[in-house]
Amino acid sequence: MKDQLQNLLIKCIGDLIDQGVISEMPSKIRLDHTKDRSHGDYATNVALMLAKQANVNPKELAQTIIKQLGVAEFIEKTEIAGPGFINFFLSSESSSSVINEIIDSGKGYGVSNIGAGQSVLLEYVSANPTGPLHVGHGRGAAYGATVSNLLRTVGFKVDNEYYVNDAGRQMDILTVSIFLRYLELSGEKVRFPDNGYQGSYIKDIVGRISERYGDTFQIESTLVFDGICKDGIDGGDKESHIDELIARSKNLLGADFKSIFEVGIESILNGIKEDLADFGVVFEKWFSEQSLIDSGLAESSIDKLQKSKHVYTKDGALWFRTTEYGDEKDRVVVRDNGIHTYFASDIAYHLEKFERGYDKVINVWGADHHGYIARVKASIAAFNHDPEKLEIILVQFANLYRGGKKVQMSTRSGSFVTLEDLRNEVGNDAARFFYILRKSEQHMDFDLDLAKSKTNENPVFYIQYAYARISSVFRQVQDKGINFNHKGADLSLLLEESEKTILRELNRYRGVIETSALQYEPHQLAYYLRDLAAHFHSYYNACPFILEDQNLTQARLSLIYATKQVLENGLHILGVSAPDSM
RNA sequence: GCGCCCGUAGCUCAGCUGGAUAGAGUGUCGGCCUCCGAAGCCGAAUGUCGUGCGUUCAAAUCGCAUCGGGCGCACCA
Repeated sequence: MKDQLQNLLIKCIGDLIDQGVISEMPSKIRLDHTKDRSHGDYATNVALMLAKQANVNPKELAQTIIKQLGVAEFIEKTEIAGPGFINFFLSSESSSSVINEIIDSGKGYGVSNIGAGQSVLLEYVSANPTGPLHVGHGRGAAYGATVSNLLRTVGFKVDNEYYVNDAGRQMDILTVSIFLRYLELSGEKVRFPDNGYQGSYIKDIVGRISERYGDTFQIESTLVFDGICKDGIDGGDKESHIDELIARSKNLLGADFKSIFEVGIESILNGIKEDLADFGVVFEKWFSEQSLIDSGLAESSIDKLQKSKHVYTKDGALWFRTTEYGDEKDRVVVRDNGIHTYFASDIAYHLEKFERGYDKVINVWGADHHGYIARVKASIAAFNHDPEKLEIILVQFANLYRGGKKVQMSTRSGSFVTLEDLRNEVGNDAARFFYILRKSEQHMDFDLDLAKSKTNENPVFYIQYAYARISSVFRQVQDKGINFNHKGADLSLLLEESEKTILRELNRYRGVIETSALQYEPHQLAYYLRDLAAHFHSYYNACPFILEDQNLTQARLSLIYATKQVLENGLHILGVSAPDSM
């Protein structure tokens, strides 16, 4: 409907240009759903925009435009309002026709082909596999999964990808942490390093190792600790301490070091996968950082940079001239000790991503990574790819509050609330919904006490309740033996204010899906559903649906059936269930 | 010091590709179940849209400045 009106408007302005009333097409014609129903269904500001170049006052121009527009069967009337807006009132027939469209399309209502099958690589979460996901990761997971659903709904082909940082020093630290706990649990005296991973999940991993390998790795702990420099708390340097422990452990364990590591990473990764799957977040691809090194891609991409003279040596390290592409300083790719930096892997990873030939590459990152954008884009540009094609969405942190106090989270110290805990406390639906309710740039305060103790206040229940209520009405319909069929319904009987309001909302749905998807803003959909539910609840209290008057009954049932369908489709995109009863 | 994000009702936040009287939830106060689910509805009160200047017919929305909060500025990942 909006498209028709928009086309009509564009044609009209074209005509006026031909007539010399105005000189050029405005860059953007705005035709919006009105906020206030007294302003009609749609409003445009073209007259205001063009008044200057036409050199007449806006209201006069609006008059001219309306005259030129002529009559269309779907418009009941037009009005000039305020400083020169043109308001369009749709005929009741055209606005209620959405009911049949919705019911006939069912679960497919809202699906479109705006994306035209373009392929999208969407990377998100990508939390380091050093422990279970915590509530901070949950936000990225819920956000990414919902954006993915939205993009698919509007016709993009989306691959969800998780980048697994399974290489580098942190993996060594993880392995040593497991090893030391293993020794400890087999009775050895261990002074656990400050910098080790202290979470209880490490002990679970030790359990698996014992199952698989028994006590084959057991050695006297003095062999591990003798001669190692002091830890941080003991007045030494915690970084050197753990590095020496890593070197010693590798030495003592030989190939067994890798065995321990493999059990650890597998266990953690499986945990993460299950956790996400339970949360309704499914990744098609798990991309391993180690695979970049094993395949030689990390090495070869640096070679390429060397050939194209984008790198140079300084202070024994290899530097990438990212400043050539607008970064504030050059970045080290290979350290003076010959070890690749994390950035080196990322260069290879993004090169690899681009070479897979996606139309769009999107990264969802935590806000703490924003300083990283320039260098990654630089690396893309250095390989002669278009850095603009990489879209980076920064998701701000979720701060946790408990008892009115901010909860400090650290994987290392083990002092965090896991995503699993949260899901168990508040349920998947509430968690999914709550996470995307704030736009990604907004810092989020996640009040655990509120989420746990007052779950009924969560807006997700309000929406689900609307859905359940409608389901309940249709159970009644069935019990009473009423034969509901929207096809025969006389929708012109829907004359109540609350009915017109719901019709307006239903007409908005497709537009909401479109903007939510294209702007990567799931919260817009969440707010829409909240509004739709509110209008339904209001209607529910104002009007009975099952009445003596069969025609009115059919019309009203059609309206709420369509509402139910839109609620269902919208909730589905958000990854939230739509229960028939609660 | 530099960069990014945020500053809107008591609290948590929408609105921000400029548009018509600034909106929700929650909290406070007062009503509504012999009637399709009261996890609901109806009504009331509440605002220097951080501040200042500018652009514009029109600014919460755009620009500049400034104040406040968060985060980032590694040969860590």
